[in-house]
Amino acid sequence: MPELPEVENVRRTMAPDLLGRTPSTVRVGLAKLVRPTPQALSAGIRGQSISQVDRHGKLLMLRMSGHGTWAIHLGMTGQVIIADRRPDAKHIHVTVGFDDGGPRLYYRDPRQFGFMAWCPDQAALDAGPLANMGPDALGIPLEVFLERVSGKGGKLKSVLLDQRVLAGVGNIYADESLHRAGLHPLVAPKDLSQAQLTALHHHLQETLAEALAKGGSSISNFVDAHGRPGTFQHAHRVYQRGGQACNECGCEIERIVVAGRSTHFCPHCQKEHF
DNA sequence: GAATACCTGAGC
DNA sequence: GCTCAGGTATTC
Repeated sequence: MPELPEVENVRRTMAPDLLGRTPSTVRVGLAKLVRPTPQALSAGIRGQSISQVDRHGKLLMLRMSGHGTWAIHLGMTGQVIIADRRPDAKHIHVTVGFDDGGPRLYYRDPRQFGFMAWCPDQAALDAGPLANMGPDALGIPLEVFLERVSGKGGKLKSVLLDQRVLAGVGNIYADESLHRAGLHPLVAPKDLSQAQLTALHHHLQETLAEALAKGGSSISNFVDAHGRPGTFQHAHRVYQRGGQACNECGCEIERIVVAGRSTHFCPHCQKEHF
């Protein structure tokens, strides 16, 4: 799943079901997904309650009442499901039960690119899952955005995908916000005016907010913590629409590869500097 | 930067 | 059977 709007939807749907509850059992079926070890996570979270459920970029952070943070990254296909019964599905790698006997947390991840981490303190979080992560993309102030993006060489799309620059944007929302802003994915930020970068900031915020409101994009297997898919995929203007007509101008949407990721854009609407 | 690697599944 | 897929880390 997982770009910022999807992860934020998981956060919002899981938080009410988890706050104040105390993990009592941790079962790990695939040890490599748990850092540093399943034993460390189990010992870390059992016996203290979840006091806060936060998100930074695509990373979920469950703060424990005593100390420490239980971090969850969904990778490409990770799902957190809160349910009374084990979902009837393959690839459930972690199950956490609670001392009240209520709904359990199930972590499912077919491609195994996600992970869980036990971070005993903020330093472990900063040096581990949060290492090198820039400010969260949602609500990033314009000045901060401009400061971090303007003047950079390289390709604009690669910069948007770089979690060190800002955290949370992935392939879908990079393509969608570039189209809305009328900017070509291959242009270098240093060749853009302040007005163009300001427009990009605006459209990125708007795209993230709309996606969030529609429950995220369910392209392959994304569902929230209650198993519900999002609907923003129906509002995609370019993502995975290569060969189809642009809704704005009717031109054929192109698909190219940038930073190893498939990239979709309208050659007419997004031709700044090209 | 680009290529590759980590995995499984869907779609053609 | 092949290609592609929301992510990230590591290589040259």
